[in-house]
Amino acid sequence: MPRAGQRPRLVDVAERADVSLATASRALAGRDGVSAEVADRIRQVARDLGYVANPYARTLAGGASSTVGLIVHQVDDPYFSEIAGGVIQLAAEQGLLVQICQSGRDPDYELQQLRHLIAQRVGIILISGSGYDDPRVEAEARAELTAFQAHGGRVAAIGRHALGVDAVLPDNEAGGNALAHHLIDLGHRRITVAAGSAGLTTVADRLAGVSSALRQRGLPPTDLAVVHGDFTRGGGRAVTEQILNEHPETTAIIALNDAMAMGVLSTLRSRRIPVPGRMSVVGFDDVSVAADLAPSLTTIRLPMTEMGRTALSLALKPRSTRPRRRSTGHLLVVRDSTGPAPTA
Amino acid sequence: MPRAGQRPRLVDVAERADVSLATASRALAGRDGVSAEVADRIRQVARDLGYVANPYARTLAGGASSTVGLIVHQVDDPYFSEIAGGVIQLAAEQGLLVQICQSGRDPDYELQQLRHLIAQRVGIILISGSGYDDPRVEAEARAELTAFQAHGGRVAAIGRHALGVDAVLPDNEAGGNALAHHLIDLGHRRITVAAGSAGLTTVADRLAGVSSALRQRGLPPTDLAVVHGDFTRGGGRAVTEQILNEHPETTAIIALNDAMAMGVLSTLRSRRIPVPGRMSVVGFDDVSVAADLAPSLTTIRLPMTEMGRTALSLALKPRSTRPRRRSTGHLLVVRDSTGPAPTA
DNA sequence: AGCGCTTACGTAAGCGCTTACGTGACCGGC
DNA sequence: GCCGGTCACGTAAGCGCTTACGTAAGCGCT
Repeated sequence: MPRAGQRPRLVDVAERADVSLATASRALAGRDGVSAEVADRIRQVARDLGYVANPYARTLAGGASSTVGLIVHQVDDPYFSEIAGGVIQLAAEQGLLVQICQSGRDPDYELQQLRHLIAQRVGIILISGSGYDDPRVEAEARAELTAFQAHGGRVAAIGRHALGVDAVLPDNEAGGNALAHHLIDLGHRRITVAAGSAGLTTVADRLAGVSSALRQRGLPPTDLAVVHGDFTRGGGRAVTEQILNEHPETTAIIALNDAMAMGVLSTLRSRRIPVPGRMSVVGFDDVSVAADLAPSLTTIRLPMTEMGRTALSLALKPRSTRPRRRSTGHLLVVRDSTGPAPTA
Repeated sequence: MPRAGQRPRLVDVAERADVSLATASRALAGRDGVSAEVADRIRQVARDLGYVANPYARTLAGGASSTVGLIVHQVDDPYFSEIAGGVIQLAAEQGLLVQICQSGRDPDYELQQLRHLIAQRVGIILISGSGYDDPRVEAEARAELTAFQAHGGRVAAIGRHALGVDAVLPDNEAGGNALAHHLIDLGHRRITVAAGSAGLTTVADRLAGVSSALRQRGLPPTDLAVVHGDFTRGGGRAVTEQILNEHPETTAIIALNDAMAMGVLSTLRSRRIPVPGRMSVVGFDDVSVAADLAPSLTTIRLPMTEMGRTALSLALKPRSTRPRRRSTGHLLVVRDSTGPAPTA
């Protein structure tokens, strides 16, 4: 008999269906060893009572935790929030709940968050955060994750490899390559890359793609300059100042993500430097505002929502042996921020 | 003795500190009834062992759940992601974890998410989602929340009242009022409001502020037109088409949130209508990209991160009797999207 | 000295679930 | 007709905590 004003428990269902606790549990879990007839009755009663299993009890008793932990740099960065959107979508479809953490781009803090999630016994962890510049931190994270997996935890990374876990990765190199080719086609010869922090595999890969494009076109490496900042709008602004000072011959800036590109555009606008008349700008990611900027941003489109979904589905499927990788498509989207190189 | 390869349990701590389970639990919970000396020893052992309480066991045994559920429309909408950022920040400081859900602007689905969170026994629920156009859905949500609170659940709403729970609210009416005054000052007389769906208290309040500004200035209500859409960029685009067709005399558009304003700007740009030369545009919220749009957007700044933090802190503090309200500041930020009304 | 009160701790009963194991009914095969 | 093997279900032992209650020691008081 359900206690007044309390949520029904499994015993309540069992009693009303006139079976034992064990049978009720089995029936609702869809395990076999219960006749179809009895199972139906139990499910019916559960529905009537509005029974929902207590996840804390369930997890304690050995069932798998039904929550997935997601670590991102910053939720209000569109790149991460679109990925998070995908994760949350699929999680909702699967009846999972998503615990979200921000690392604020601090590798140490990210490691701490990771430990916290593991300590909290979430079942699945998705990481879409920083590289760990510090090899010590990187190694610790790796060790933590290995142990976690050894105890049945599921992990996947988004947009980064090098952690020894399943990962979904855009083809960063091809994307960088496509951007560079686009600019070279437009006649640009002095290209400067506004890169994120050097520790990110993402940065290294996108950069490699850019460099190889120059090589493929037989251009001297001196045509390319690289300035490091961080992957934020503020970073983009700072880097732009630096570029204008140190590489005044630049006619095109490749920002390695859209956030930086926005910072670049904003600084160029306040300096009254025409885009793309005097300077072309490209980004990477195609966050949804990219099309609404002025000028609208030429960039590489990444299926971010899809990436989030894929990462979760990867973590959901039991992993066989070595880490798997899933790559995603990408697409050069040409908009108004790029144009022919100014004729000298 | 901790089992090999397993996380330490409370018994492990208790044994090593040579006390009983109960004492260890009390000491770590900071409850009294433990001598300072013993408590210190226990805390020391816990630290040495890297002990972290199992949250499932703790919650099951009657401790409060340490997770807060957050319902938003869409995580990749900057308004919501900035609020979420604030919630997550404070939650992290308090050692709480945040479960995030998207309702996708569907009241029925939002109600379902709400039920799901309650069934999952989260301790705290923060709602930053839709109004419930349908009175039935609204009533059900209200009932659900009342019952939840009766069992010790904590709830707060962000940006909406009418649910019978604590709420943090910007002064929407004053904000709408300020926007309208700004435009009237610039000489605009034919103003059209691009409103969100009529069911939102936010929409009603902001709209009321606009109307009252006209009244305060002695302008006829016919100077104001209102077109309803939804609070998205796409909604802003659609509404703009409608405005250009049905209210061609309009010289200024008040979008009731920034997302719509972005849609408005984008449509005006593709129609080659100069902003602010031929049409002034204002938004509401001041999401972080608002400053980077072209033209940069005149809007009302809301402390979204702060709103998220405040909502959580409100839910954290035990509620006395009737629902509390916390209002937040707001600020008219004048940028480049507004200018003098074109002279006829 | 005897009383009651407080303090500091231990004992043990759950919280609501999962699951290893036990048991009786029923089956076919010899 | 007896035996081993399924099948369908029940019994009960936890999972790792919190907490009501019990208890022994120590205190001040009359």
